[in-house]
Amino acid sequence: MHGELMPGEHLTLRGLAEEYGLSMTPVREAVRRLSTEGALALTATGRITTPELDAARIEELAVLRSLIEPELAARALPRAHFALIDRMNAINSSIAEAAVKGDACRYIRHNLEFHRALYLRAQAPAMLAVIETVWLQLGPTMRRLYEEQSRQVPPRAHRVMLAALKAGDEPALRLAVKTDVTRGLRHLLGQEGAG
Amino acid sequence: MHGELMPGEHLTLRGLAEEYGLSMTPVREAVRRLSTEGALALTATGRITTPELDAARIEELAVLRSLIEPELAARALPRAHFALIDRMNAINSSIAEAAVKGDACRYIRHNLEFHRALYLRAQAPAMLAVIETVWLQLGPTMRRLYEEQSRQVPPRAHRVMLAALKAGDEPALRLAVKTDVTRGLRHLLGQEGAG
DNA sequence: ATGGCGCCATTGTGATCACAAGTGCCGCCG
DNA sequence: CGGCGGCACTTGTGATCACAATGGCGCCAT
Repeated sequence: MHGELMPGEHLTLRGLAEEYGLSMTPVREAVRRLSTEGALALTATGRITTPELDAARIEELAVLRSLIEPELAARALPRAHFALIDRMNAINSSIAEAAVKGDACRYIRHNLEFHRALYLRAQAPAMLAVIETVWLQLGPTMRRLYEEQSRQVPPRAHRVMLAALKAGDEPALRLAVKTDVTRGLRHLLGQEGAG
Repeated sequence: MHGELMPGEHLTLRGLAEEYGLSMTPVREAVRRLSTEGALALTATGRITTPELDAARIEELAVLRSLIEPELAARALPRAHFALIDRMNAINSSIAEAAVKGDACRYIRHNLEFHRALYLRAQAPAMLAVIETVWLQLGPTMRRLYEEQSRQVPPRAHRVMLAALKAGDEPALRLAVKTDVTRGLRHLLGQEGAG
């Protein structure tokens, strides 16, 4: 899952097959699928590795998030009732828990769950599918981002998102989502000024 | 390729294997891959069909295009030199040719080639990959859209795009791309007012 | 000692096979 | 004559096998 593999590792079909107690065939299909989604990469010779993303690629993916996620949030807004906000609050607490424990994997997972909980309400499966593949590609990077920042609290943009949701304020929500999604990228991307 | 299959058709692994002179294994992988990209759909029991898109899904995909493609165009703009514009003009002629011949398949293909030629200049492979999967999913719909409109000329938005490119006018380019991408959707989506 | 060459193990690809689940059809019974 | 049950065929899944290419390792020559 998200954040469990470090970039640059290299895997083998037979190894994965044994690890999961399967034959090569299903493993191959899974690997090919993941590689089309960008979660894995196949070298020209067919070796399987976790892709090493360069800064340009990361910036692109972040821009994709900043383009699509505010739209998803805006579409979810009219359908967001109290139960959803409660649930997002709960997830936010889980994020805080993972943060103080320094559990990168859970932190990342809960973070995405926070966003997904909202976007599920958008009734936009195609957009959700696209953004999930973007998340998948960002997985290793998010882990590194987390480790370099070693946060102790949930992102403050999350609280802003929740406030905008309660207020039914679409522009504020769009902005908060975009802020959250872009958070930390200046740090990770260095000086190159990410669009 | 794009626009060759009508929605609702159903395919078999063995049929495709024979058709392409391959074994089932590579065909299976290709089908699985295409299904994760949304170009094909697997029923719960595993049957392979070309997905029947409802209006909501089409609207989502169109919005994805309208979010991402202007960004790609804007990124390509500073790098668009005369050779590119010439090439796009040539492709536009091919579109016109296919239009008068009523060749839906070539029309669609050249249309996408027109966009791709521009976006390739954006140096944004991740975004390009995402938009290509969106195109793939829209394939069958684009064909139906073409057949219902039976155009005789290339979209006028294409000319506006070329003009904006020559002028180096980013806002105009973004708008032209968005217009082109949204073209015809009101017609296809009926009265529901596509965002 | 080190760099280049060649061999061997590793690894992905494609093919074929056995199996299980599903579908559609045909016949039987009401 | 129509509805229902069972059977055969179709079809996807998973496993195993043969092969080709690649990468790594050791050996030899300089």
